[in-house]
Amino acid sequence: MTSAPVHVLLVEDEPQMRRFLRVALEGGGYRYLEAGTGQEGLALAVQHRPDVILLDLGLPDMDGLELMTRLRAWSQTPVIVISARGQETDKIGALDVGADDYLTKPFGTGELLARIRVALRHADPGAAEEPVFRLGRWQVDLTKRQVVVAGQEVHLTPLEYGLFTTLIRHAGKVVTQRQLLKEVWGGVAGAQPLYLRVYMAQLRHKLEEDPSRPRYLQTEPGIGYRLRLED
Amino acid sequence: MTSAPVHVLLVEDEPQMRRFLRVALEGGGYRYLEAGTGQEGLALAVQHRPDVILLDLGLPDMDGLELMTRLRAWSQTPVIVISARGQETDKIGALDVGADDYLTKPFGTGELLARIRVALRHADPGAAEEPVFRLGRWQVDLTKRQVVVAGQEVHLTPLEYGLFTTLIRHAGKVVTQRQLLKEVWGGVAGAQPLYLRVYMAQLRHKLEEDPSRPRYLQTEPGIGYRLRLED
DNA sequence: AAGAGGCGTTAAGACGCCGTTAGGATTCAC
DNA sequence: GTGAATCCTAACGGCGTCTTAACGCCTCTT
Repeated sequence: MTSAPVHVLLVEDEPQMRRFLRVALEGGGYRYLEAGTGQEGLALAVQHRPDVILLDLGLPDMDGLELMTRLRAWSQTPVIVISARGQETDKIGALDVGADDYLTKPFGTGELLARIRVALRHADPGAAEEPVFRLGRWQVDLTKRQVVVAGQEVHLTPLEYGLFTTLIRHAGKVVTQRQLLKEVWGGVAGAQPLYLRVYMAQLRHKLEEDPSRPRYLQTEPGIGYRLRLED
Repeated sequence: MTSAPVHVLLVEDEPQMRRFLRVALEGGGYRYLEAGTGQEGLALAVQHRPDVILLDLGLPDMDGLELMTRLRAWSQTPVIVISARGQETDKIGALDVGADDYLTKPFGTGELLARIRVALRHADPGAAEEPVFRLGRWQVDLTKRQVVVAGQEVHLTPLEYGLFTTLIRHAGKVVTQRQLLKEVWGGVAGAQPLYLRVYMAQLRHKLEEDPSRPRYLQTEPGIGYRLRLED
């Protein structure tokens, strides 16, 4: 059983702390990403879908709690807060807006790594499912980022793939247009429902047998789209 | 929406600490159980299936880590360790044998309650079944936005679905016309009682066995409509 | 018994949303 | 600097959905 590398995103502005954690995390066998601002952190979370996020509350451009709220609007990725502020009200506030753990500086790398393991264990039920999604002639390997249709590999652009996997993650359920735009485009300002129509059309052409009569990629008029499961 | 009371099991030998936590937990709205030894703790966990377990590592009859191991052999109940030992190796050991959090004494009640809420949040996705509404031949999955009649999926337009789910939300009770127009049409100016007649007719055609003699979607003349529950 | 008001039914027109296509802008690699 | 891939944007035709009107039935009133 080989598992895909685990990605950790660090959102922290102090260079000293970043260096310290980079060493600790890479030493622990994790792939490492870093952001110095809240904006950058949100962008990287959208692009790379890390498995865990380490978040310093004291950011230059955005309140940590606001970042938590905006992240939780579309993502359930575990967040471990790292803060110099040890006040109880800070902890309660962060935990109640969706943080999964709260670590007060200074802390040891061993404890941090142990708490990351706990966070991954919690997220596991979602990830422990087969990393391969099968439906009809489709076969999607979410770790390899590979899509196979009727035995033939099909190339998807980043946005197409993002749209597709978002529907897969909510398989069977209707996903509203607003939610799709949020999860795929990451809350970018100019995101319009028009984008969805264009990329859904492209997806159907690449994946559906009869693109004009989609079997799985269905429209819910006025609401959004759904990946239909049963036949 | 009323939810079942949440049970918390405390495994702790110091009477003083027990008194302190009893007040904190009952004040927080939790049902409270306590055990003074590891043996008793395991027994109570089996009998009462608490939703969260608070575990002091320093027990008289059993090492805390051993208790963790024996508990995890059959139960995934969230465990928050409470300990006077703040050594990093203690924390790592406890977290790695299955604890979900580690709190070092002394701590505030607010933080404890917040961390209990986090633990409950983690346990939730597994326990949260899909909210499916069943009545006669009907089966409505409110998360999937899917309506099934006699095993056959039926497509509803946004207004039809809105009207139907509004009646479901007030199942059994009469919903006035004014209230329906408000909840479904969202305070649009031109909303008329005529709309209700049209869409109720469409709903009955799509859902009722004999649309001219509705069994569930009943009219309350002069008042509004009601979704009848009993047969 | 006749009238009035409320309700169910149907159909047709208006409207908005969706699918589709294509061209230009942008980014990235070489 | 050039090329390819990808993304954004606009335009248009078609179709589903919503709105609206007309008519018949029923019930209650007087």
